[in-house]
Amino acid sequence: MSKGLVSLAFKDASKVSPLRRERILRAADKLGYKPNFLAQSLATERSSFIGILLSNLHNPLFPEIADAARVVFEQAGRHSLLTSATGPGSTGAPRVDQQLIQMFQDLRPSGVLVIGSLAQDSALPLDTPVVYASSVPAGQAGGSSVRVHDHAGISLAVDHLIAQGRERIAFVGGEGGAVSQVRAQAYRDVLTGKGMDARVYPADLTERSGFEAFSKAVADGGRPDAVVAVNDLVGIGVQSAADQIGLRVPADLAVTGFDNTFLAGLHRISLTSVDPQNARVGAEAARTLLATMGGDHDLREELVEPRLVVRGSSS
Amino acid sequence: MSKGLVSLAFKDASKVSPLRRERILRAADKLGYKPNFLAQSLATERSSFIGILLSNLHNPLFPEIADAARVVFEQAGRHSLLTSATGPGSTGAPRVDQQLIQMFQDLRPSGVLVIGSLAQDSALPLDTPVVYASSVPAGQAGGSSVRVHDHAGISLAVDHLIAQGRERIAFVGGEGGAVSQVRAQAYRDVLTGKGMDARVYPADLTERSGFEAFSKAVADGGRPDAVVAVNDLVGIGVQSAADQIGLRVPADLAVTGFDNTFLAGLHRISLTSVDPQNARVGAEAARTLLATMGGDHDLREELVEPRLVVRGSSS
DNA sequence: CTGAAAGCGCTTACAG
DNA sequence: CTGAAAGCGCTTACAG
Repeated sequence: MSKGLVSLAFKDASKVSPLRRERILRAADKLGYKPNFLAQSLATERSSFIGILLSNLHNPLFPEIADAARVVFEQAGRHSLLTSATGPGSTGAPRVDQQLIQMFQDLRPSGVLVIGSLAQDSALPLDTPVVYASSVPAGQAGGSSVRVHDHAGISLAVDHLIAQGRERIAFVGGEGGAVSQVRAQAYRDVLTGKGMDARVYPADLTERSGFEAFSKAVADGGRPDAVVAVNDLVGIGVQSAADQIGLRVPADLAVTGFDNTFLAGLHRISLTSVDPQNARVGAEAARTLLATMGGDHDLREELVEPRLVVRGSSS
Repeated sequence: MSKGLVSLAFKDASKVSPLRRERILRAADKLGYKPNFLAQSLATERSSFIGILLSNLHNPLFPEIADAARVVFEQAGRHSLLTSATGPGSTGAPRVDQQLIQMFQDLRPSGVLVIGSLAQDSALPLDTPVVYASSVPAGQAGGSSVRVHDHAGISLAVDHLIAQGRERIAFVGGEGGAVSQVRAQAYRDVLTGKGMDARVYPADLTERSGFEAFSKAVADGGRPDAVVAVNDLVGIGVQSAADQIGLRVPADLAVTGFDNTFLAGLHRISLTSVDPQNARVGAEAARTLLATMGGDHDLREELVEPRLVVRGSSS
């Protein structure tokens, strides 16, 4: 049979008689033939897979989102290739591996889902549909985004702490990426709106940073009775620092995290956390990307309503 | 300038005069030209990057190994592309996404580093050098492996527990992969060797499984005074179950984990853990892969000596 | 050094 | 349906 026919049998069933198609596929199976992905991409200018770019591998939040997204892609009959955008040695604020991005681009995915904040300077392929999940798209980058409503999440945490009778509610975070900044600002807005004093102790998104920031805060005379942490890891760091200083959680200090990763649910940690509904963010981002790939070029910004999961660290 | 020359300028500096090479590279930079990765792979039958296949994204152990390996690759001037071998929906025992493996194969990496245990049935490219890190290579697969000396690690844990005066040392684990089985067997050998009773409570590699296995063990009348857990996640699950039952850790129950992930070091967790020296495993595996790619076809099995990191869960 | 040529493994018209 | 042809963006000899 002709080379062309075989190719058609694999791609476009409608152009090949069912009989032939059946025979071709069976023969291919027997011979172990599969169309070469590389050659296919090169010939079509655009390959059929969807690229998933994780901000980094060290935050348990991202795989949760990725898994939800991949399920949607799979249901739509799309394969996805996931990789981490950050190279080795980079902890904390993700530094993008440009070589890897280039390679990823050359693979010509039909769409790219970015999960988590990348560094500002990272050049993403402009000719490919991009959707940002759980991250704020950088200025020039034209892509829709799906993420939790950070302001609403911070509000939930603060309202909860106030309901618990807390009066000196500090924030730990603000560095290490756009999301961190947004949450710090939301905290300031919420507290100012209530006529309360806002107090931000700078930290990035790591446990260590949370530990150090809170230790230093107390050493410098800070006496918060509650901390809203920028994420779970930082919240855990704050908890640990409190333990070490001798502050009882939650009696002396209430702590809330953000992301509701599995860490927050560990019995020993039991960290109250804002649940960004990762599964929903991932699935919604995937659907948005599929729509964009389908020709819908409206730039959307979907903010998923968070929920608060109350645990032992705050009540 | 000729197409051929440009190609040479990028690949093989020695065949192009320094002057021309310099000019070509500068011009390429100005025009934003980069050799297309896809076309390059297709033309050379073998592309220059190294593939890294993570067993899954839900175990913090693997990124630690991967980071160490990537540093070595980078120092050797090799790019690496990392991805997860498991598709969505698969938790616990990893189920390999064969489509993805196929795609990965088509990319024709010059070598593949597998990190963590893949399911037995996963077909890896046989014509590519493969090294297994932190996993036991499947029967037919011809590849070197670098992993922790599990028997030595279990010994360290058991000896430590005995030194603490423990007498009824149980093991939680044994399911969910080859490594788990190996550790369970090592436990049996060590205890039998000392004339002690071995008692294995089956669990896979997740926290939930550890929690359930230990809860059930106690409900069924088990009264261990120490648990050697197959990994940190399971150890944390056992700790949580003990907390919930009302057993004090470490007074009533000592617990050890395995892998020494960052989880074990969290202040609130403080889990004694066998440190497999992930950075060393990753770096050594990377070096072994580079050697294999360089033509050294001896099948090696390197077992890295573990260390025990003692924390609050056992003393 | 140049220029033309063949090939990597496909896809995509196109004449028969 | 077949067969031949061109092209995707490179690499790799090879004659000049």
